[in-house]
Amino acid sequence: MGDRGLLGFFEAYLSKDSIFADKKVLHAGYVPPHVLHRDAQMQQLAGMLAPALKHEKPSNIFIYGKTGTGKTLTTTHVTQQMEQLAADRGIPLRIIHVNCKLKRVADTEYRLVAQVCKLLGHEMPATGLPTQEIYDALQSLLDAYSAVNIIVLDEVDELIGKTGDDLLYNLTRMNAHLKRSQVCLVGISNNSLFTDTLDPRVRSSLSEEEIIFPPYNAMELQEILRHRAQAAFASNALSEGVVEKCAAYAAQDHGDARRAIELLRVAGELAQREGVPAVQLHHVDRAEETIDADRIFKLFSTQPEQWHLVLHATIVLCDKRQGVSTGEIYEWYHQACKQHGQRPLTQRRVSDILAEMDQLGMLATQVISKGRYGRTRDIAINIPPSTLEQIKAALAKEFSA
DNA sequence: AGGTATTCACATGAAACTATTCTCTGAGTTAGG
DNA sequence: TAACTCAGAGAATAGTTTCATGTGAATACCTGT
Repeated sequence: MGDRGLLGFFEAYLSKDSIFADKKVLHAGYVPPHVLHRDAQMQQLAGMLAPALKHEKPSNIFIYGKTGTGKTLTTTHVTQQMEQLAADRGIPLRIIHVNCKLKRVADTEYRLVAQVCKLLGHEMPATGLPTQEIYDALQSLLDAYSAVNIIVLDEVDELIGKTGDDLLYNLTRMNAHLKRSQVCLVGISNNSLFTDTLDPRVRSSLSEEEIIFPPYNAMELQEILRHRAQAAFASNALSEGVVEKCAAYAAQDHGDARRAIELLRVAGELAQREGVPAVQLHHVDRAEETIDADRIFKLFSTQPEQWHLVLHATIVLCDKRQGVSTGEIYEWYHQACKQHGQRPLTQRRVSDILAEMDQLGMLATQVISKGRYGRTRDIAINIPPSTLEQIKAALAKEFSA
């Protein structure tokens, strides 16, 4: 496309009516003015947190439910309302919401505490200080101001699984050292069994109160989607049955509303790119494929070279036959490393990489015992064909020579 | 034939190690008054 | 003498290695009939 053609393309693009009226409504993190089908949980949470408005420390709360069941949304909604009220009435209340999964922001004990300090208005160095020092800093920041502080730890299971429960132990004990202010913890987790892994002292103090978020059913999902769609799309931009189909896909996936909304957004983007005036049912099917393929390829492309080599070995061997073992893959990989002048990783590490790939859904593995012939993983590729071709091409380019 | 022990090929867990990135601190150096 | 520079110590972290232990069914071996 020459400059003239490009200009023409952009002009045509601008003159065309957009399918979307307000696309941000479909983005993760958007908080709608009304939260649907979570009245009971909202009431519960509001009731538990309300003492904070009277300068009393609420009980620590533990919230759990599967992904896309509205935990974060509901919590954000409730705490935003409280913040608003507190601001209007001059009540000293601070809400700190941290996502413990954010890479390089709050995914270790040190970083999380540093992030809380930052949200309280004091930037801490990313590394270089002893952990105790940032706890001290946090304590003085909290105590600088006589208030109730509600610290929401979103996806807390991710962090604790990685770094242990020292963080929760220290945070729950912090109140004993604070003179003027108080801290209330709200832990949010996808994993209901998470608290079982905690130290009993931490468990009893973190889950003084519990709220469970059940999955949405198909009808609830439909209503949620319809509300979002109404705000997000231009009128008549959705064909009959699109919302229902998105809801049905997500209902299969344990009632994940986030997924349903993403599906709707991607279907909309596909339709828009095609230049058709409305989203059709087949766009939803394609959106479903695109989301998976994009996710896998993005995962692949952010991994290091050694990881690629292991995947390369797995793909090559699985092409010959299904059900290869860790040992076979390691052997192939070892040879390939020699050929490319790389220092090979140990089998222990490669075994972990294969387990990782399994977790990410790229491989289907099963630990089997072959009796006298040992115990190993039975490994098969679990990548959709079109994505697999894409990955093969990328690998061929990377390791050609 | 039936029961028990052995064996294999890794899986899995924990601890230790290495390299990198960052802050803090104190000694040495420099420039201006 | 204050301001600046720089090296070294100490800390967090990611990625890995090393070492130790666990696993489970096919196979080998043993025992009694």
